[in-house]
Amino acid sequence: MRPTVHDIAAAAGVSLATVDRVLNQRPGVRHVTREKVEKAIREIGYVRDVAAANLAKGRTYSFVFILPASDNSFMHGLNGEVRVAIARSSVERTNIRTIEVPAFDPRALVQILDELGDERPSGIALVATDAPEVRDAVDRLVQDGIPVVTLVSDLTGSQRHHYAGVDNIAAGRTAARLLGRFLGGARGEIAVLAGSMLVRDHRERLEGFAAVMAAEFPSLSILPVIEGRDDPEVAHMLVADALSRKSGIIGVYSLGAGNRGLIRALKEKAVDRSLTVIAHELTAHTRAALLDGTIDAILNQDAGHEVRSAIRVLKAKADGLAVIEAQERIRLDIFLKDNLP
Amino acid sequence: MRPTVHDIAAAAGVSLATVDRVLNQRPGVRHVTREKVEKAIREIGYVRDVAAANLAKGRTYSFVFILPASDNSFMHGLNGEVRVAIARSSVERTNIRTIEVPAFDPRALVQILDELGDERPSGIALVATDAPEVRDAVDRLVQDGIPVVTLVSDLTGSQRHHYAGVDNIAAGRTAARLLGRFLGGARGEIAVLAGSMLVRDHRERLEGFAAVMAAEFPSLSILPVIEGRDDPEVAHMLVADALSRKSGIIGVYSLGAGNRGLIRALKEKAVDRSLTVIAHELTAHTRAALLDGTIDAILNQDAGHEVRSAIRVLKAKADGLAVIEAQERIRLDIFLKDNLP
DNA sequence: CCAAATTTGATGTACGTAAATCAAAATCTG
DNA sequence: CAGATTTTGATTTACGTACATCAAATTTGG
Repeated sequence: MRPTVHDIAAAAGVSLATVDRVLNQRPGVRHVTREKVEKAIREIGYVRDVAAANLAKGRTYSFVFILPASDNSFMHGLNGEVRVAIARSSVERTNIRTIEVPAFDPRALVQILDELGDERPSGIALVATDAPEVRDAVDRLVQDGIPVVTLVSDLTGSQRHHYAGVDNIAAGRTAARLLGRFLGGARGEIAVLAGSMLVRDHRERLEGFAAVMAAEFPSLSILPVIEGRDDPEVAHMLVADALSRKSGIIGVYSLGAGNRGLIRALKEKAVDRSLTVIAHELTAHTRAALLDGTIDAILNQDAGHEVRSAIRVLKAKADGLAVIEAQERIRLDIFLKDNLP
Repeated sequence: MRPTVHDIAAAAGVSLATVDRVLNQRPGVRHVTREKVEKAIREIGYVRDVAAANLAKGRTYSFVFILPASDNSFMHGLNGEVRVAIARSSVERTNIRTIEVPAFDPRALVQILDELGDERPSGIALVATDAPEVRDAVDRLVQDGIPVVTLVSDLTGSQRHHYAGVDNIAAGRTAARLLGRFLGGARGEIAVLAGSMLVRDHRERLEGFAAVMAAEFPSLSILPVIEGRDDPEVAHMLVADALSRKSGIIGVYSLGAGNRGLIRALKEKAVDRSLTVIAHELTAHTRAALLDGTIDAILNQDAGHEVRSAIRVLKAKADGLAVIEAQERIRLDIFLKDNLP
């Protein structure tokens, strides 16, 4: 049987009330007594029954998800997953709400974060814009004792408790190796389509991609990055243009969102050429393109996993519990046409 | 605020005792009254507070994991993950125990299952040996109302509630495409190393592999399957022999466990040749081989995820709750040297 | 050493559900 | 319609923890 507060009291030779004072850091306990109780807790291996505690407290966790107001497929999906979590939230004693902030706008983000500092929710998850003032705002929250996790995009050097997202450098490296191996030693040029180099995940993916390309596939040269702003129209125009001008292109790496334009350009311009294409984010469009052979591989992060992981971690932090690291690691999914979910 | 049993009572105009009788399917409630209560439950959207219920019941889930007594790295890892879960089990109100059965021995497995039928644990997870008598034994348990999930290896046509493992046909197909693309149109022979064709996962992987190879990479021919019995020594001997005899081998697919022998053979015999190698299961050995270039890609199923998923599903089934399908899908991990965890 | 302050104990209620008991009411049987 | 039977209500205790209150014991300061 699992030890209870009564067992602590008996073991430490004190009353239940004193145990309670120690457990919940209430005042009015002499130092020696406190230590006696803490020793007993350690010795009998007591672990608070979180379910019973939450029941007694009538606690509901209030979590806030701060998401950028960009309307690409991935962010839509992420938004949807948060809504799914909200639908389930009454059952899980959580109260989740979302706040939309303009994308790539550090000041707006900082303002929201500062406001939340007063409100003191049980936890905050945010898609971080990587800027020093955002880092400072997050650090203030953490210092205030509010659990904070970054979602999808991390925050350099901040004290956030956890990052629920993939390793984007590794993602870029993986894309490079897949592309390089698929091209099997051929010589040619690689077009890279990004959303914006101002976004940290995109920068990191490119960094990893370029590193492996340079080191291991010297016969392939990377063309200057095309910034499509995650906008299908812009991407379509720029990619179509590049394909017309450069006949040496034999591969494409699309590391951002807004692949709809890319796919359209590929279908128009590359029917005659055999391009090898690696793209990020599994959506209805990229899935179809993978199946019909326009895209050769898709790298993906599972938004549902990221959201659920963020919630689990926030809960654990709010309860002062440890997280299972291996469980919370967000994996990079590699999809070929054969292993689509 | 979330509705409680009191709210049901008020809404249905009955007493708490009657609500309890309906909720916990106790006898002594007239049909019309029962329906009245059930209607109220639906209308106010009541969901039982599982935490409070378990607290009141003093319930601990007793789960049994039936694992084969084979000593390859993967099964070791699986065993370890179950032990990790056991270590955490007191905190989660679960009582998990493992039973080892001889591998590939349907009768032994059936005997254990029948014994468990009398004992009536809260749930059973088993690495299934795919045989009709095992299926029948599982179906008996399911009919008896005991939650059953298959782990790693599924059971054809059975009524098990869930399968916590990867889609092995898709895994084989993925391996074929990776190998085919990595070889980039070259012509040659592919050696396939399996554990035993008596194991369902191995058969399925081969099936998927052969299908894609035949359909999409006709320049590659698959040699007769080498059965290494998941034993490093046997595998080493057989692979070394094959490599000596067949000079046309340009690729290897190792779909079973026991890769230690394979790797040794590759290092001895293939220093001069450039083989493309795809293997299953990430272990210390395969990881090292991937990093030093002996292996080109590793397909993996995360044993920790499988075990945790099995437990979550068993719990949900024991409580009569729905599972989050997307969360419980076990993904096929593809590791290149760049995205190792 | 006494009064004041601090520490500790004893006790009760609450959270939402399960489970049991006993009495009261409704329904059925002959 | 009486009596047996079934159904329903009312009430209590319990699970493990949180939190509050009041009294008792202990320590501290002057």
